[in-house]
Amino acid sequence: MRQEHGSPDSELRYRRVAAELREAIIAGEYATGAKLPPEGTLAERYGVSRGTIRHALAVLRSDGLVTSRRGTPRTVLGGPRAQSFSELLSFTNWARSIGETPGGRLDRVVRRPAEPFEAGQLGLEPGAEVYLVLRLRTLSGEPVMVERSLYPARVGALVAELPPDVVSHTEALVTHGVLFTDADHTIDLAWADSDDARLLECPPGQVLLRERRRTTDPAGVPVEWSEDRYLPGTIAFTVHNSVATSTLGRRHRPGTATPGA
Amino acid sequence: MRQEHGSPDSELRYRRVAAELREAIIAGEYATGAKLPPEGTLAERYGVSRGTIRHALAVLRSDGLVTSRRGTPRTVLGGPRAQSFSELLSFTNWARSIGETPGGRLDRVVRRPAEPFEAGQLGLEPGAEVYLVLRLRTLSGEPVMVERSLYPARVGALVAELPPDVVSHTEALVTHGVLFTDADHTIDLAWADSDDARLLECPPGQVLLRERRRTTDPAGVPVEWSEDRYLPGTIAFTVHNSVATSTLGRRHRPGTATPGA
DNA sequence: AAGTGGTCTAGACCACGCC
DNA sequence: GCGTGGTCTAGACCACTTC
Repeated sequence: MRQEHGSPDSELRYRRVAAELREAIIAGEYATGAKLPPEGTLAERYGVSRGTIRHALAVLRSDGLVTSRRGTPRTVLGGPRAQSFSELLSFTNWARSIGETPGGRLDRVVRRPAEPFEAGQLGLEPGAEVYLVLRLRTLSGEPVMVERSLYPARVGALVAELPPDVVSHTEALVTHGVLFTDADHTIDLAWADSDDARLLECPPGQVLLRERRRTTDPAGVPVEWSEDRYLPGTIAFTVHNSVATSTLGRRHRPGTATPGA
Repeated sequence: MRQEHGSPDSELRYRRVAAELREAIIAGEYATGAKLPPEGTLAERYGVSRGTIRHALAVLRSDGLVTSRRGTPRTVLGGPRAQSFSELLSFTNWARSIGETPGGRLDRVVRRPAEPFEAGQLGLEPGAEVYLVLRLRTLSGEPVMVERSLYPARVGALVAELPPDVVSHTEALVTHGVLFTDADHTIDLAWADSDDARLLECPPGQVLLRERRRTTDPAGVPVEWSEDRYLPGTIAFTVHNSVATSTLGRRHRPGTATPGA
């Protein structure tokens, strides 16, 4: 059998299968806890190879929709169907979702050549022009996080033209056709430099919770690299994973930072 | 050519390849920003098929170690040791996967009634018996993390009977039929108490990176609740996520009804 | 023993980036 | 045009769970 790659609208088979299965699950065709048909049956039903079915099911599994364990049929998982992704990407949306009022104060925008590390993260050549945007983010007026976002010139030019009082840069970029679809996050510690100390109103050297994030569009082209530094006690990161899937979220911790148990 | 599935220790090819590539990157064989050899070349070099190479590279990609974009060679994204949530990894497996030698020193095992909070996390009634296991974890002999694991009696009894020199409690439990399939993680900061300070050989009050984790079996029954505290600079956590393919993948032109089917 | 998902192969064509 | 990674196929065997 020959595959038909040149489909009219170049629809990908595994995506099509994944979408149909997802709709079937959401439509209730497969209830929570129900068993999915075996891969072989699905392959026959959709007229594709088992490999393609597995690719599609990997997508669903990574969305947390179905289980997968050797020896047993896949089962449908209940739970939140919502996109935790937009919340995770945008500080603004996350803040709103927990009932807080997000704010931001633009500190400065710098247009300069990329350093080697930055160029690597953004997939540019060293020395290519990038925009660095430094902002203080607040919850109900209280300083919470310093955000250093680095954009390639193409995207940065859009950001630089935003009015200074725009709260959500991410939302603004989306309306300009910049898509955020994939992100890699790294979480560890950092110590406040002079910018952090000034904006967060804390002593220099104060320990901070750091999240570095590399975001790409659907084609895998980097659109943003950001380093966010949170005051301790203001936030915790949460991750859920089942076998091979993970969903990142944030959790706000109102009040004071209670030292360890 | 025939694959040899029944390898002596049932080592998985794609994991082996992923581990070797990761070591090569960490060893500096491939510097940050360097291009990886094409998949075909790697397949030949490691004596496996291209599919297996792709499987291995998918692991590295989800660990945030390498890029992947059609048309261009994969490049190395430098960075510190990171613990990925792409797979539900125990400390032991993670250490091995980055080419380090994991170690552990059992400090004490306490059998006592669960406090209210603990009972809630483990789905038990307050006062139910639990086992607290306190261990120092090391990488190549260096103190890295203090692990406080809480088990319900059923599981804890198994742990308590393990020889003190067992490195991976998780693996040991799996062989006893205890399955770990789902986990919720919370990451924030904590400060070293006297136990932490003694085991990690750091001053009390030292800031630590804290991961709290609740793990359940396939049926959703809690099997472990753990609080791990890492010395700063020894670890970073990584998460990858992406937009659900159907949510934003297809755009509707204005004026059309919501796509039902 | 039967059936399931997990791994692996050896081919092929396609879309994309770069020269 | 050429090389890259992305997709796809049609087989195969293996490990695990369940009956």
